Amino acid sequence: MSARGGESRPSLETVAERAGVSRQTVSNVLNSPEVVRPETIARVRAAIEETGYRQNRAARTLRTKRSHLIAARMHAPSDGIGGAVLDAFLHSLTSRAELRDYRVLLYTAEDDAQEIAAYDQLLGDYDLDAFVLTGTHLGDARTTWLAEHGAPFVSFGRPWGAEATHGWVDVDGAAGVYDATRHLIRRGHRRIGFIGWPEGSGVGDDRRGGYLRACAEENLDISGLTRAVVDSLANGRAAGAELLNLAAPPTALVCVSDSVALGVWTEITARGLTPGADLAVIGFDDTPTASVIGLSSVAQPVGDIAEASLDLLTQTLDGAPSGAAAAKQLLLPPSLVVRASS
Amino acid sequence: MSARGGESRPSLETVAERAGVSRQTVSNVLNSPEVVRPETIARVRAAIEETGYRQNRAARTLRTKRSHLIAARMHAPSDGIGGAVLDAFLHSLTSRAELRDYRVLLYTAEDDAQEIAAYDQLLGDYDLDAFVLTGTHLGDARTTWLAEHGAPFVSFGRPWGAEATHGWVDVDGAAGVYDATRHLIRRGHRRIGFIGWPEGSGVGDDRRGGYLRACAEENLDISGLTRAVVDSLANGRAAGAELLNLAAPPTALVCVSDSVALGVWTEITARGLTPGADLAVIGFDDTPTASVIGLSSVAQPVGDIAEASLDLLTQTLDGAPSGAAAAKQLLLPPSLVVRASS
DNA sequence: ATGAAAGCGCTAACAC
DNA sequence: GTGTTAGCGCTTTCAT
Repeated sequence: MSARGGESRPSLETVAERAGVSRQTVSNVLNSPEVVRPETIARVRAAIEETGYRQNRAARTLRTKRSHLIAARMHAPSDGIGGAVLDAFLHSLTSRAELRDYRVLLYTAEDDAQEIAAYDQLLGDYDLDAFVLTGTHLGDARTTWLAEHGAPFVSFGRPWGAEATHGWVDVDGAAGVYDATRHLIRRGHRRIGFIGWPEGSGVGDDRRGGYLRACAEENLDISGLTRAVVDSLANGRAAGAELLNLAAPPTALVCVSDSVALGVWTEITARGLTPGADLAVIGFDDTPTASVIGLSSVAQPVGDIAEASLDLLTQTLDGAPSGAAAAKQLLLPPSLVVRASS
Repeated sequence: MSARGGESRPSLETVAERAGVSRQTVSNVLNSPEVVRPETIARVRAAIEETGYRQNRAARTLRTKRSHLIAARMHAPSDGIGGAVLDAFLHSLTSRAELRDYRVLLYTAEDDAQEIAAYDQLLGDYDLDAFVLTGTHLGDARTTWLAEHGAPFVSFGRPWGAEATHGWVDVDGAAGVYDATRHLIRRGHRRIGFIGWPEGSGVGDDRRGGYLRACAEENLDISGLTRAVVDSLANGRAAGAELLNLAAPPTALVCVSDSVALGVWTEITARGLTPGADLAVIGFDDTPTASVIGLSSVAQPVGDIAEASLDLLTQTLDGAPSGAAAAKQLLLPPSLVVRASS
């Protein structure tokens, strides 16, 4: 009959009465069981079960100043294929946070300034426990703001160029591309090209570094075999066409992203050639599209990134009170997923 | 110096003192300004500004039993391209909810049973205000559960086959495919094929209906020109190949999804043909990939869907106390995005 | 190891 | 129109 649910929800009081203890003992069983006699614990647990008692989050938050809420940004669907990794990361973060009794609250922002405004509101209104940043870049105003305001946070992505004063988790892009290149070398390729992003982006330069190192180790001649384009399928296709048109074209191509690799793929098939057989191609990010069409790609371990981010966060939240205190950094290895294209 | 922020946060009390009114009057200014004298309002507003006062959500929730939180499911990254629409919807939902002073809380689930368990927890622990369901299907246990528990909710998607007892918003897939087909007819095509999903899925049958209607109106002969496949790029490609191999192949193809359309696209380019010039193709969902490669596609108005969902929700939340009372249904028209492929 | 008292910050109900 | 009283459900002292 009542608007919500039917029976009214039991409170701590109800459970306490039923178990024949004080309200406080019930709270202790929930929050510091080690301080209660095992026998009492059992009795209280039974009473909780029988009454169907649920803790009220709002009351708890009001008292403890901890909301058990983590904020993450929902990115606008990007033009390219790129958003897929962030979506996968967000999914992992959500499901793993649930296991630790944390929840993910979403916010949106179109630029850093808006994002900082969102932090301010979230922190002020909702007592948010922590923030997870994505897409860090050089001179990131967000990290500075959060640090100044003493808000705990981690970033998925290194603070490129800046000193690492906060906790972050990132993927070793160089290692991923290095592995991809070595894989091609092992398959007998000697003329291996690379299509990257224009210099200046931390992520892009990092990945290119892995390619250069692998080639240098084997003394491969890569002159004329590298290109740099702004990330997009069209640009990738154009760069791929250029390389294919060379007098001595490469036999294999490592790409900085799946967008670029898919562009190359498009060009190859448009010429009636077969990726893998006629020209090996490897992308980066292991997007759904890559898996569907059989494009080899370097996969970021999103699950591990999410887990590590939460480790850092809870470590800060439950440990040292000051956010900067427990700053730690973590570089995770990606893994090459070999498919028909290589 | 302090762990969090620096100065301690002002409470209602502080503002009240500063404005020379009671605590309650400040609350009234915030929640029912129409009941306070304009002059007082101004004074209180000024005091709020000066003190930098922020409402505490937890206290408010504790008192009002309203969290201003809406739950939405974060979907696992799908194998195909399909997740893109839901991601875009979630983004719209988040940004538009913010404007109404609501926030989106994420949860994950792998099936309906898990999702119901999540509802139970969310409702019990967090006083969630409402739920937004996606991907409704025949005999959906989730809507039943929510209705039984008196939890307000809307679904993006019709309750296929069942009676509409709850609020929902959906896209008129039939109209979208009808438009796409008419567009092709207007361009002079007479042999228009369709690749859909196997019969039995509400969404798929709905879309096919639009194609059939458009063709019937023009008395087009479509015998042998339709296929039904489980959604995937590979299946789409295979079906496309079959149709292209016909003695009298179609000159245009409408596809039930972008996944299928991209499969057809792959087959066309692999044959050295050009989508649009040699065979017109239209997909459904207007995914990022479609926009990048120039595939015409039927776009779902995710922003409008999000807006309408929130309308229905807030109407229920602020209006009738019983969830079922204000049930309303809304069918929104999609729009055809014409690109090079048609 | 357990209980009693106090109060987190806010708003609903009523009195003025 | 504004102030007073009470209490949402919980956890943190502190006493026992």
